[in-house]
Amino acid sequence: MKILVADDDADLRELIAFGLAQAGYLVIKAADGPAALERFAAESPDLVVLDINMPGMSGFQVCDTIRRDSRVPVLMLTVRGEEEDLVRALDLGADDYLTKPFSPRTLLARIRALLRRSGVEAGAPLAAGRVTLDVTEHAVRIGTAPPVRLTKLELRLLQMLLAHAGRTVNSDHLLVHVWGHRSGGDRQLLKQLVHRLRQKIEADPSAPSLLRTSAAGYKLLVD
Amino acid sequence: MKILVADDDADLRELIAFGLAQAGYLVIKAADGPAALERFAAESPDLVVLDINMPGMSGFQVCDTIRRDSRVPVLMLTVRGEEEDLVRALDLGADDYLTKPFSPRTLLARIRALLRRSGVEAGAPLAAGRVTLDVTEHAVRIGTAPPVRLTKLELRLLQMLLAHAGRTVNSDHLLVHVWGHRSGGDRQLLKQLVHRLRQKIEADPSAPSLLRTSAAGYKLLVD
DNA sequence: CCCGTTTATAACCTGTTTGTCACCCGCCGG
DNA sequence: CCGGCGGGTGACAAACAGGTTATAAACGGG
Repeated sequence: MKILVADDDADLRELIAFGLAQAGYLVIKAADGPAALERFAAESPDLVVLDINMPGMSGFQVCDTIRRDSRVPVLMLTVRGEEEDLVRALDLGADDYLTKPFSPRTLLARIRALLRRSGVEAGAPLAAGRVTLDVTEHAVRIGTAPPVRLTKLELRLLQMLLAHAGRTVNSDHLLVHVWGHRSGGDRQLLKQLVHRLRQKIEADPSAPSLLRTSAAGYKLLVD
Repeated sequence: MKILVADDDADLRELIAFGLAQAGYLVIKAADGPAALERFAAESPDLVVLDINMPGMSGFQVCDTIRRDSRVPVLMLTVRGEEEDLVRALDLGADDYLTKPFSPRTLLARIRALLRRSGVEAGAPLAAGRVTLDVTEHAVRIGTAPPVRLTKLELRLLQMLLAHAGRTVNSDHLLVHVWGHRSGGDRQLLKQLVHRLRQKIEADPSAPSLLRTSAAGYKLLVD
């Protein structure tokens, strides 16, 4: 389950992202409106959390633009007391709102409710085949082997592969998901990251049995 | 997946075509209404992008004519503010519309949504006769034989032939689709590529039964 | 501020893919 | 009969992509 969080306040953004990741969601972050739209197009998240106050392009505009393409649930973040903001947000097709400050617990509850309402809810798949990913611990377990700690980037890579277990994930998609920016040339980073991840999860890293190179990308074998 | 783009503005047409080609679609272009209908009949695209403002024969007429024969998804391009245009377009059976100016990204998102809605969505392997192409895996399967891996260029060549299965595809079209640039002279590349592809998919490469040479180009036999 | 960890950059090696060349053959017109 | 043309074939080199190792830069917790 992928959730896009767009907020220009880095602290708040990270707080939200952390909370959602804890809860087992795959989180995509954006610091401003254009970035949000870009990540939205690239990732097709299942839900969007959108701050109204963003420099440059407001949450309203982002919401409006998203609504032209998609019926994805949108949850807006507002400051208390801006009544007309709420009205406008809901007019533009937002599905719910939350006034700051709010507790992570509340946010989570609202998100669950939204996902349930939109019928997308389905226990976050943290496992496929012999691979079990514990997002809160940044750890992965292969079969019954003891858990291995993963770094942030390794986790994101594995999360993406796990979300598409059994299918090939295009290198460009992986690049965008793990690093966000970087359009073209940076295959080298992915190469390294895959290498490091293989060292951690493969029984024999030189003959990968789980994380396979395939066509134009990589895939996680599940059978 | 074939998409017909009809727009009299050459710049916009090429921009759209480029974006779609990048996204892996096979693009057919038309500069006016009659050409659009002609290409539509000849190519049976999976989706049509239609500009309303075209000299001679308007997008409305084209849409109307197409709708007599086909339920293919149609996306209309309008200029902002022409409210009644929209109504008319949707009346005539267009499935979605987009007001200019729009970003290539938005167009792509809409097209994906339309294809998904119409149940044609990619991911479904491209197939004709005994040939089944799995684009994400870069693999082709002939009848029940085990899948064969294809290189990037082989894949593009086969994609083009498969999209026009049974009909001859002009060498120049193949050159443009596979390599993009390159003026006429480079037949040698195509010759080689065909040769390599035959080694992979023909039972007897020296007596091709699938990928046949035919006047001015190549074709894929399906029956 | 320091130290260990994580991430980025670079270089090298390998096998694969692609571009190029030379040459073959069958066909056709002179 | 001959020579040119177009497609098919095999060989080879350049370019490329992925794997590996080493090292530098950035980060983050104490």
